[in-house]
Amino acid sequence: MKGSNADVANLLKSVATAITLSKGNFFEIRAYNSAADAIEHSTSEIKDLWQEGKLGDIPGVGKSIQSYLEEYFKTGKVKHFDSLLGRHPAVIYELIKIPGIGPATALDLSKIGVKSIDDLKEKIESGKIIKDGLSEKLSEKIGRGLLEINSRTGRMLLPYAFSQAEKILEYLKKSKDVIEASPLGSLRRMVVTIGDLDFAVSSKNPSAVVDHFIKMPGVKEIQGQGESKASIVLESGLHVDLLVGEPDSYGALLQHFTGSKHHNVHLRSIALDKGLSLSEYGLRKVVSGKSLESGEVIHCKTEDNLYEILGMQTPPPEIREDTGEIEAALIKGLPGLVNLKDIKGDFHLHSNFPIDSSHDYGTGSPEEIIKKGIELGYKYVGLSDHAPALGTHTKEEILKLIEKRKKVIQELQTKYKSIRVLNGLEIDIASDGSLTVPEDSLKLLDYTVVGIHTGHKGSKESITKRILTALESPYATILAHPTGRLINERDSYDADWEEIFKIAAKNKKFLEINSYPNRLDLRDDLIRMALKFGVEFIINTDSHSVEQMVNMPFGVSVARRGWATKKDIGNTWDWKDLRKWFTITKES
DNA sequence: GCCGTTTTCGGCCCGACTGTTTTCAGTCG
Repeated sequence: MKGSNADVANLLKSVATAITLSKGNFFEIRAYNSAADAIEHSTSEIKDLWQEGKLGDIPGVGKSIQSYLEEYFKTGKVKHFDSLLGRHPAVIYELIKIPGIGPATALDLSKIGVKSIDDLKEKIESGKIIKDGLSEKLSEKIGRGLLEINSRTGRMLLPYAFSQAEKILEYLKKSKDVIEASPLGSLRRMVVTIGDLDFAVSSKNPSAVVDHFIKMPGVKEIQGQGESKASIVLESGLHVDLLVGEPDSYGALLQHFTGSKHHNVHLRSIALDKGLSLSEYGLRKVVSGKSLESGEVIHCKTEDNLYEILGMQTPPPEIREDTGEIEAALIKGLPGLVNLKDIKGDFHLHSNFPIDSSHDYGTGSPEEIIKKGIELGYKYVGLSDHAPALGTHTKEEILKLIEKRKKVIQELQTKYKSIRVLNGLEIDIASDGSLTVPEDSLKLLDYTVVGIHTGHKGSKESITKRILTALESPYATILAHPTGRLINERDSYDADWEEIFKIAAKNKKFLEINSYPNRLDLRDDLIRMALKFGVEFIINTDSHSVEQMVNMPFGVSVARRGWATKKDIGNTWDWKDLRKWFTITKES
């Protein structure tokens, strides 16, 4: 899709390829590839960042690439890029999308007459490509690459990746040669979507572990296999990488494979400044710019060892994106991020209480939700069913429904004294910014979760005004899923976030960090920006079944990626502090 | 092209695996 992260990353990779083939500056090529990589793996849509004027926040995207991307988003093309790309056959930029094919191989293929990916496929299947001069082995390798792009599923949601990783971890640990095993990469950094699954293992016998790994049930293809690493593709299309190292240097291995790439590159330059060369084996002393092959290696058993030798704190994996964490760690100024165990409750929970047939109900009863809250160790839970719509009910009917529901909740509160049960509703923000529940009904509630559920494509001005108006209501408590994005489905709204954050902080309105797997909204980069305005958050699960209440860790990880600390998150507070923000609540 | 409390000029991360041109270039993470 034009303008998507994948599309922009492809464009920049093509430019890097064009410069490579024109024998351009090596570092310029690297800069384009590096920017492409950061964009491909960004947690937010690049188009959103452009609209919000935040392109420069992406590591590796400097002034030049920013202005080219401006041009790309405004006009759909970049003149400078077109002239670079035009120097080589267009098919090259298609071919480099195939794993295993880089600029050099793509150029070779174009020279022997390959016209398109389909053409390549046909020539490989018929064996014609070998007659044209390609080696048999390379032909096979490219054939495997072609199979891979067909089965490639795109990036998966974090919780799904988690469940898959668990199964693989279980299998890995069956080998007696596996001492420790950890899922790493973007999974450990808790990125909202995951491309591949990465695992590190410590072992005294790496090749035995590699052997065990490639024999995992459901392996469709072995893409690479060496002494200490291997890559496989499962029947499901899932791509899994393994890296094995000695127990003595497991810390260095964890660090290396956790990334991100930009964090690692920056870290290695910090190491070099200290006369040390950093790799997955540990740190090595460097003499006059050249590393000593047989020189002394400082093994790092843990990540803490490694970062300590570099004179810094260990940044939590979630913030290793080279967006300032290294600088902060060097001056021992990392924030103490919020933890799952700090969470004392959940305020966005849908029950099966029959209140409005125009929305989907939750599947659990209010009582089951309360019991689950107690099981999770919560001090408070808020029930927030969708409000009855004014169109389908009269004002009087709505009032009756809400009175009836209030009574049910009060009875349950009497029954379950160990947890505070709050009576809330999730309410639509109408197109004029008003809340779609009449005032006499609102007065019966303890709090509200207000959000936009229709008209996502409104203009920046109209969406901003709509949200700002809602934030002025004395009955609004929490702004639900603030950007409205659905990962892989729908982009964020275009809105003036600075203005929204300013007013949310001023009016003491919580912004939600929604833990629902395809929402994870507010996004991490906007959380970090909102914190500068003094905004406070509530992390909710938006559960539509009791089982979904365990999704809280994903919201917490988004908060951590946004550098939020415990005090920034309302539902880590004691009720006596929190209730001051629940302005509708009259009782103590 | 990116980046900066040792630099706005002058540096720029590290290693494994693959295939082949048996000492190295290409590709990848």
